[in-house]
Formats: sequence, C-alpha cells, structure tokens
Amino acid sequence: MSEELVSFFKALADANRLKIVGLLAQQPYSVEQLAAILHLRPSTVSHHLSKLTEVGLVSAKADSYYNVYQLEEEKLQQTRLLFSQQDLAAVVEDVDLDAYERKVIEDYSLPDGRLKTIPAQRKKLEAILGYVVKDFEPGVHYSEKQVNEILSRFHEDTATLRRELVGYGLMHREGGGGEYWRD
Amino acid sequence: MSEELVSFFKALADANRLKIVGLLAQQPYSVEQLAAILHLRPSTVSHHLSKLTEVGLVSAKADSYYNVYQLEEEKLQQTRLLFSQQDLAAVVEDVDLDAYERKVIEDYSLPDGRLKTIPAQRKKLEAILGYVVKDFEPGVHYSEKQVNEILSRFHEDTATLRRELVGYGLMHREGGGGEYWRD
DNA sequence: AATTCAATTCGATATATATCGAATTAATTC
DNA sequence: GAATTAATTCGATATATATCGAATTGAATT
Repeated sequence: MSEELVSFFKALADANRLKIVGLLAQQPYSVEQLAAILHLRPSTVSHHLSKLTEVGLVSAKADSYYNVYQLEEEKLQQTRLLFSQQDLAAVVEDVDLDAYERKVIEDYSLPDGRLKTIPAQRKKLEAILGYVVKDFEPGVHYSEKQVNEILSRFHEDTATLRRELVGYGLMHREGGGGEYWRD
Repeated sequence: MSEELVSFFKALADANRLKIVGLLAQQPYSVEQLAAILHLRPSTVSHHLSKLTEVGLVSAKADSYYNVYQLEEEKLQQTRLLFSQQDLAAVVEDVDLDAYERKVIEDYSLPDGRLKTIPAQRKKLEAILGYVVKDFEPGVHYSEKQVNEILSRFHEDTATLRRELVGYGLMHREGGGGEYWRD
C-alpha cells in the first residue's frame, strides 16, 4: 500500500525534523551538536533522527564514540521525483470506488427492489440510472414497449426514466422507429 | 520562513488526505462522494479538504449545489521539484548554528575566563581551540614564548594547547625557528 | 577496573489532530 | 415560501506525537 508514502510525509511534517534535514544537507552532525543548535534535548533529537532513519532520509555513522548522522543523498533525489503517476495510482488502489453509487441505490431502493422515488439531484440520478441500465443487454435493440416493460420493474414513471437514460447518454434512440439500445 | 513547507508536508502526512489527492488526480469529486468512497463522514472530509485547500493542492468549484473539488495540477508539478537547494537553505536560515560551540565554551570556562580543563573529546576540543585561537591576530608571526604567554590566559598546560592548535590546523609552525602564525 | 560521556530507550505529560454528531449555512426543488 | 439537501462550522473525544527527564547501554578515557 501507500503506508510508506504516508510515513515519508509524516517524517518531514515537523519543523525541527525539516531543520535537521537542512542542516545535514550542509555537513554531518552528531546528536549533541544538533541538540545544541536546535535548543532541544538529545533524547528529543534522537527521537527525530530515528523517524528520519526509518524512512531512509538519514543514516548514522559511528565515529569515536559519537553517532554522526548524514543525509542520504539518493533518497533526497527520489524525493524530488515524488508523486509519479504510479505513486498516485498506488495510493487509491484498494479504495472502495463504488461506495457512493451503492449508497445511493440503497437509499432509494425499497425492500422489493423498486425505487422509492426518482432522485431530483443530478449526481444521485446518475447513480440510479447507471444501476437501472444494467438490466438492458448491451447491443440489443428494444422497442419502446419493451423498454417500458423493463423500467417498470423499478418505477411506474417509465417515461421519465427513459428520457433521462437517453439524456445522460446511457441509452440511445434511433430517430424514427422508437428503437432503443445501450453500448 | 519554512512554515509553508511544514504545512505542505503536514497536509500530505495523512492516509486519507493522500487518498483524496489520488482520487482527485483521476476526476473531480463532491464532498459526499469522497465521504462514501473513503467511509468517512462529510464533516471529516470537509476538514481534510480545507487543509488541502490551504496549501493550494485542491480547489472547490460550485456546481449546482454540490461543491466539486479538483486537483491543482500546477501545485502538484511544484511538488515534483520539491527540495531545491533554495528550499533547503531557507529551512535553516534562522537557526542558531554556533550554539554548540557556545555551550562547550561555557561548560569548560571558569568565571574568570580560564579553562577548567582541556577537553578530551575531539569535538569539544575542537570547539575550545576555535575559541582560543581568536586571541591571535591573523597573519602575525609569534615566537613560542609569545604563544605560551597568550595561551597561559586559558590554561597552564600551554604545551598541550599549542600542540593541538597545530594538530588541528588552526595554527602553523615554521619548521626550524619556532615561529607560529594563524591564517 | 572504574569512571566519564554520548546516545538511546522508557515513562510521563502536554499539545495537536483525526473523527464524529449536532447545529448552522447556503442553495435548490416543490 | 416551505422543505430538502450538500457543505461547513463547532464542540467533544480519543488517538497520536513532540518534548522532557530519568534510567540504561555501550564505548572511551584514565
């Protein structure tokens, strides 16, 4: 998932951690030095450095008995090309895209599957029409009578349903003979 | 300052807000639709959208009586070139870079300005030597006796101070005659 | 071996914030 | 004009986390 991306932004979503990155971009520093410069306790700086280390932005190098931290240049390069198309796609990969349509259909359906009313709001009407149109076979041509027959399973006002289906481009009508079909 | 950069990362440092950005990258959505897709309440989504709006990543467009949000493509482009040299420099611009040296000097100084001891730790010794060397005029040549005279203001062990100053490259010695100078 | 010191870990606390439900606002439909 | 509805705002709550001080660890100096 995109858990990694979230952690990455979380790591940089703090003023002191950003300052640490900025400082390490110039030269390596020990924990004690960073603490003095930022007016923080070493334990606090240690905490910040561990978050930055987790996402690979910095790394420690033991030198004498200091822990000297340095910036991971390659990771910073990656940062610059953040948000590629793949990243954005990955973020929404396991998202419940049809939840809105399902919710609308449920809100407007009676227990027997018929519609309480035909929605007045455009977006809801859209969702309902997308649901209704599934009862037509793609490519098959229907007479107006057959269309009404199918639509009457959902609501008595078949004329409105029929008109809106055509209006939203979900079904097509052949000019003269009253023939309807969906793609 | 870099307050803007922090806000920007904060805006993206949340899983649901990242998902919103990912969704809006594909098509605009209303608050209600996003709420259904993410299984959140509209008020929560509204809160997230206001944070994203603050940093300019998304914008709202009234359409009928829906508020349709869309991604600000230009801002997303900026994101891709994040962390330029200027950005990094800006982050540390008003940081107390000499705090560590000051702290070391204070820790090792007696009220009269003399040194309690000569630090054993490399980084602290470095800080102290940088402080001591300021009592020498750049370019001026000193005899070993004069050097000791000046160093004795700080500590009786002038031999060690003198040796370390040369060792750390803060002062130079001319091979034969015992002449010292700093750059 | 004993001591000193930097760093980390741990526990506690205070602040920030993600989420929700209720109330409000603004716009639309009847 | 009245009723409906999407969105926002507000207040409350629960979780997350930034910070600190104390205790611990591990290395280096004496």
